[in-house]
Amino acid sequence: MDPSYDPQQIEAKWQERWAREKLFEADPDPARRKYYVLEMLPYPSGDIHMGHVRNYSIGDALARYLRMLGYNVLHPIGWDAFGLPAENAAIKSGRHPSEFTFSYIDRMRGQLQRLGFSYDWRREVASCVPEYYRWNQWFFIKMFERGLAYRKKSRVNWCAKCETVLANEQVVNGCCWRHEDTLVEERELEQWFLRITAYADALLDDMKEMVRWPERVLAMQRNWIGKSAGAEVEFPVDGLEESMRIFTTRIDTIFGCTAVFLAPDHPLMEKFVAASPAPDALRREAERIRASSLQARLDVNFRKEGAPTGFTARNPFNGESVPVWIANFVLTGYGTGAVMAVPAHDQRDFEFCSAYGLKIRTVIVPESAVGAGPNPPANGEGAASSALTKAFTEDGVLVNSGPYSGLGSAEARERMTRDAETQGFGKGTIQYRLKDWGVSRQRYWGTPIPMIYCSGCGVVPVPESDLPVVLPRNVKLTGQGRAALATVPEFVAVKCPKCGGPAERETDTMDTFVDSSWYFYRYTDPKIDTAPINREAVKYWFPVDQYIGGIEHAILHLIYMRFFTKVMRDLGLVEFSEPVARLFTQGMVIKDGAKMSKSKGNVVDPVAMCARYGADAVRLYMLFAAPPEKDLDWSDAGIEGAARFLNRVYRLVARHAGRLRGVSAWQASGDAGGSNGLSAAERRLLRKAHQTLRHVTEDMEERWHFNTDVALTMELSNEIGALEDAIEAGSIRAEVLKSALEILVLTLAIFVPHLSDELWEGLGHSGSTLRVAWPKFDAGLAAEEELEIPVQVNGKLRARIGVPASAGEDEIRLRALAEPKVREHLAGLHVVRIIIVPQKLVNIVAK
RNA sequence: GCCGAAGUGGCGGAAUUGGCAGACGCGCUACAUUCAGGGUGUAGUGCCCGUCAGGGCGUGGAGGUUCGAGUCCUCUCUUCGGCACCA
Repeated sequence: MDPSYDPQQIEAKWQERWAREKLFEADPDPARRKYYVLEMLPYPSGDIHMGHVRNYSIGDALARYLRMLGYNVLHPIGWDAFGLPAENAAIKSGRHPSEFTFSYIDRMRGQLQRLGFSYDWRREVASCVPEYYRWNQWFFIKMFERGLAYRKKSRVNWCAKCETVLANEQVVNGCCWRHEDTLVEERELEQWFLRITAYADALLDDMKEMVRWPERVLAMQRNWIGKSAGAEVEFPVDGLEESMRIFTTRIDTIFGCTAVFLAPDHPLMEKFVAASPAPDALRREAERIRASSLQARLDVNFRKEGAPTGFTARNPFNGESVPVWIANFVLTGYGTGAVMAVPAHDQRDFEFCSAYGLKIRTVIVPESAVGAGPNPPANGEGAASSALTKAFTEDGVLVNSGPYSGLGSAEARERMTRDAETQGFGKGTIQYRLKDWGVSRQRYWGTPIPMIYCSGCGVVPVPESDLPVVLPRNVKLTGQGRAALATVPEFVAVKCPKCGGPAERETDTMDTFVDSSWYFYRYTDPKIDTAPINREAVKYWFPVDQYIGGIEHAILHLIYMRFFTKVMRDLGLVEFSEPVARLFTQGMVIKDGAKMSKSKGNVVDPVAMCARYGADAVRLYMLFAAPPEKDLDWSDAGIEGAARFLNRVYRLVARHAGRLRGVSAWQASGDAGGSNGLSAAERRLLRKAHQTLRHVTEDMEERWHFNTDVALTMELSNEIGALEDAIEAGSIRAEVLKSALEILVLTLAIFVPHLSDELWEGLGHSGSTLRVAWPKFDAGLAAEEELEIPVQVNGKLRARIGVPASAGEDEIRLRALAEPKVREHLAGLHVVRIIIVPQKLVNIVAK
């Protein structure tokens, strides 16, 4: 072996051999256990960044470990290749987005290969080719046929920088997810929606199956879906042939309702304006409050504002007429856009009613208050209300509530909902925060929505046989005005598939999150052209056993992909409801306290790091610097340390390799434990080796604390180094040394594959470590033979005694009590109790 | 406000079921290597007192359970993430 470590040369050599031997290719084999390791596919932005490297280093360690364990491992990668950055670059430069995209893909593929990730490159998928996106169109049409894709005019989120519509999931703090400084505007547009709300309950219920997903992701999704059970109640408007439905989760408080609040753009407002004695004033008020409510969404210290409509509505439970107000905190899009105001028991209502001098009536008291002290005034108003400083929002016991007084909140909700249903003025309902997924984008670089508008036949889907609707190439991209595709007459003009008459194509494209909602199915047979997926291949490889990616997709991609799988199940394409058995979300790579980004100028280029330290060092550092789920703070000194360690390992093996090439590694002989004939130094060496192996093996199964795995390999390497004298002196035989070195190399193989393969070869083997079975640790060899047991007196450490691991309690007790330090601290006391934890510690309790 | 995660040396972090707090690495200090620098090697490195021996303190804070608590319980503070006048 070369005496010095040259990562560039070694890595190039092994990458070439891995490719030549097709080492990472996997095909279905019913005779073998399969494992599908999936990492989130990158957007081809030009260069991979450290976040990718971290993500893929984790996945690669797992994929390599499982292959060595004998699994048939599917480990693919692809490109989320449609999207705005390429289109924007194209607008600036006048070149076509595909030029950027494909050249970036080539470049980034080379970078991933430079890092030596073990992907099956035959399965590479790019979402921007017609062979892929035609199936987006196919899914869209299938959904349209089932009423899951529909078109409606609605107020949508519009980003002026993106010049397109955003899904609710893409709005962050009122701003665009890509432009954190750009407020999202509202626009009224005809848009295509996917009916994800039809699966709201399934998305919640099926979480029961997702026991190996991180709780925080499930919590975020639960939050996002926002299911709440309540009731709708009809309030007739006095003097008009109209009524309004309110939604409440607290029907038990309805006797405390002293007003009704309407969203400023509630449909009923037009009727009110028409019937109002002062229509113009009312319209102006509504408009003013609507404007303030839009502002308010972005303002933390937003003030509640409203105005009376001049109308009253009747509470069907007690027949009482209460004023109807417009209020700026009531949302049109949630519930019915109207709420009953119960100021005594809802903090928002309390603030509003206090500000405008509306009545406040207590109808719920804490259980503890029942019978204790005077009851609230019969009508609950006056004194009680003026004493209130905030709403009592908890459950309790009903008072001032007619026939329901005395009931507990929970029971009252049930009874009152039932009574409302029987009497026909209300019903129990469930509301979701989740909205249907708006997928229309007024942009060019995406999947054309396969729909045709015919003046005679209406909206007609493109026939399946005409798919794909190919994205035309000759488009002048300006980023201005309406959808770019609308400027291509030969694209727009089409014959109606139904009547043959002149018709027009839809010119919007799909949200790119559609592309990534099912790409991981496509990997199982990326070339199939008769269907989106190959059912047989999917049956073999699915579910994804392990998905790894960033937490930032918790409620975007990770909810869409679940939705798509359920649709695919209902289309008969797959037989399961959840695609991913286990999810792992890795932390971000940050530097100087901030996420790496070009604008902050704190980006560390992985390719430059590979050139300087080698891919193995970069990957090792990514795994060693922090546990994988936590954020990792990049440190230049840290990667130096990783590189130094690899150097030490290289020199360690190289120093002995020549002598060990022809030697076969020491094997435990038949007897249990098999340590017969080993010297003390040999036992010590093998113990450390097998302890390391045990730790890494157990850790890879569940815990994934790669940082501690790497630490153990460092300890093993240090231990071998420390035994150099014993090796020189011959008290460690070559066979035993070889065994320890092999364990070191094979353990490292899942983290630093190039170096490990080189060292493996140096030790006299041919071929990659990936073809070697993961070694089994020997529990007997790993067991300590002599233990150093701490002895405490009254919980304070006073001495340590060295005893054989096999020592019994009696022996340990005698040894502990004989210890001079212990006797010193026991002087003048009498021993009350001695606690002996075998193999662990002794605690002497004395007074 | 609701939900979730997390607080341990100068730094990243270890401590899997309650049992030696600080593994491993970085940084730092000293020494060595005929040593320009870098590299490499050896030793040391939680804090305080002490020349040593040794002693005391110590896992955000306050209580508690226990022979024994970073770990369990109660309260509390702080930080980060998600949702948010969602009725």
